[in-house]
Amino acid sequence: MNTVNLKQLAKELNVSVSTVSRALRDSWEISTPTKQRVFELAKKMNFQPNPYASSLRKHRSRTIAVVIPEVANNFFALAIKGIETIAREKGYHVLIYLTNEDAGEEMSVATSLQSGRVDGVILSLSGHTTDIRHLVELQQRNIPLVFFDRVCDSIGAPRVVTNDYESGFVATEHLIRAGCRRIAHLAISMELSISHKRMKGYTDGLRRYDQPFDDGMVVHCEDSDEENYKKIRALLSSPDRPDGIFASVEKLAVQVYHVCRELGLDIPRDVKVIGFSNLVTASLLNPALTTISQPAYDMGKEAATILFRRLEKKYILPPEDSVILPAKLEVRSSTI
Amino acid sequence: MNTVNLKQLAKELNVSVSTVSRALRDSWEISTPTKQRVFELAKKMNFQPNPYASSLRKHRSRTIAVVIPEVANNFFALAIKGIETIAREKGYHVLIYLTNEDAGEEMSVATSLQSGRVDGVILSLSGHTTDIRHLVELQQRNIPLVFFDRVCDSIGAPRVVTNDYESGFVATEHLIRAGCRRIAHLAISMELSISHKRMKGYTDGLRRYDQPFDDGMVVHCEDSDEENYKKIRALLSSPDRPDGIFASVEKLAVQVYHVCRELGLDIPRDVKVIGFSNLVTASLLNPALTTISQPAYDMGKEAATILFRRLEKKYILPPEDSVILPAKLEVRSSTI
DNA sequence: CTGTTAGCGCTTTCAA
DNA sequence: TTGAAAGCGCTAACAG
Repeated sequence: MNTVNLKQLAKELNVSVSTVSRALRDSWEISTPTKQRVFELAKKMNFQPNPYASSLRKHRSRTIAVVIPEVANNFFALAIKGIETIAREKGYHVLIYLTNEDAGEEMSVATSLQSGRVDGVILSLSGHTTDIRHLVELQQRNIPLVFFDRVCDSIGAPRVVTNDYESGFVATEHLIRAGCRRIAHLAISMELSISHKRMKGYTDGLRRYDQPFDDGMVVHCEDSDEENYKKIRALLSSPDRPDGIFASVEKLAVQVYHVCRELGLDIPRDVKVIGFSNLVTASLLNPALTTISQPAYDMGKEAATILFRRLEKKYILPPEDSVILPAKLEVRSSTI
Repeated sequence: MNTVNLKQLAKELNVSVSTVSRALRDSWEISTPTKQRVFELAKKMNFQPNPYASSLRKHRSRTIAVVIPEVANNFFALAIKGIETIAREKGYHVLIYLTNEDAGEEMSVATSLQSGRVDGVILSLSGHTTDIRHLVELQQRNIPLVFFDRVCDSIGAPRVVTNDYESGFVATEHLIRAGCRRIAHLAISMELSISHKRMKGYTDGLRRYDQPFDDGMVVHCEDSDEENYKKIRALLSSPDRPDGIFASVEKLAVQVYHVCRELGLDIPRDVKVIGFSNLVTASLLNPALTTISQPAYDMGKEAATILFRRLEKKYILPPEDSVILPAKLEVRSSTI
């Protein structure tokens, strides 16, 4: 354990502990020569202040928590990268917690975070969160919360999102214009607002172009990749299979790709596909797969920036405000 | 900030602070009825002990640091997931630091970690680390270090690695048996031991099958994706282009795939490819791309397990020991 | 400009 | 079985 502390530096220099403390924080109350001496010795002894003592005293840990459903997913991985970048810039540390799409785990993480371990939290909801009391509690304990992507509209906290409704609309429009007449929508947990919005964009898109809405064309997917695969396979094996597919998240877009391969369906000749995704994954897929790319990295940066502004009390964004970073429609083939 | 503390509980219950503290830790010194009362009130008031006070007092933070070159990379993302899973099980918290393949950033992270902020560190070296004094310092300050994947052999710390040499050999063998006679090797930073080992597997594989070693067939790649792309493109555009490619990391395997697409080369007809990768990414790629899959998730779990054993002083694995989790050769096409 | 002092909230002797 | 008291290392009044 680290054993160099202020007391030792002070003794060595024949000054008081507080003088050393102040000097190291470059306080204006300390004379330049004293500062010099302190800095030198501190460097020589490789002094690293004990962050926990400081946190205890100041009630600030310069640490934030990032709570996400999963990390083996390019979207969230890039978001973390954005968050970490800003955190480093601002001198903050980042704790990471994975909820594995489990509302219970999310709740226990949030509860433990009430301890004051972190100054703020950046969170993307699990697909099964219905009860948000644990998040309200956090806010009540004065721990600022910022949502990104999978946000919660019924709680006063800043949100960083994509233009989900518009993207859903555009995706649907795109398929219709490409000639599709039976467009399927692959949805995830309807507990999530992003699902609702993307779905609304889909139904409104159909209506706008006078396309009939067919219940059978909406597939509600779950957590199990195997189950989802089966559902998508069934959809595409059916005699009246869709000629267009709108996958509302990356994972499902990838599965569509696999199912088509298995069934020998050509994208986009047999079925046109458009899915939420991001550049990294999209670039690995069949380039005929048109995608809606979310700016994951920038969303992470934005969420962190908003949080740190609150923490540094620069100014407080009204909690009702949300920042919308638009997703981009990326067309990779002239046939769709 | 959290304002429920031991003192308040104590006052409310008319017992001393130490009694409450002991009761909450379920000490045998406290009577059952007292414990009962304490537990009840603690739950009712939603008491969360201040972790920093505890850390300060106990010189243990129940926090570890994970230091990796990047996260937007399935290998590292899965490793984090493994680490986080074990950490949660053991009641530890996980701080994440990204070095962005920069030796300087790695050093500054390691230096700041000397503060005692964490009880231990799990690290995968940046591609440019040559000076490891900052890591030695950590060890000297009694902060256990565990390497994974990109390890350092010249420092006494446990290592969790893939069977890099054997995999390199097998990959090369595989290509030769598939009929390749001009096999290229795409290497990353030779500062890394994984690079050496995979390369050695390659050269030994060639030798074993009496294939000539050709300098021009070894491409040393760097950090810049653009530069790497150009190099690979040049390699594959040349009149005496290789008929087989061994990509030593996932990123490069993906690039090969893109270059082939651009140049209209068919995998595996025109050029056979084998690359280090993992299941998630591999499944997105051309299924003709045979891969060497590293068990990223298990490597993360293993690294965490080793670290926690040291922290809990269960027993100390001799620092020279390394755990080898073999990569699997995944053949996805009968033609290679 | 510098020193003294009183904690932050918790754990842990030591004493009862 | 419980309580009193010291102290982890740092910061911030307050006093000089």
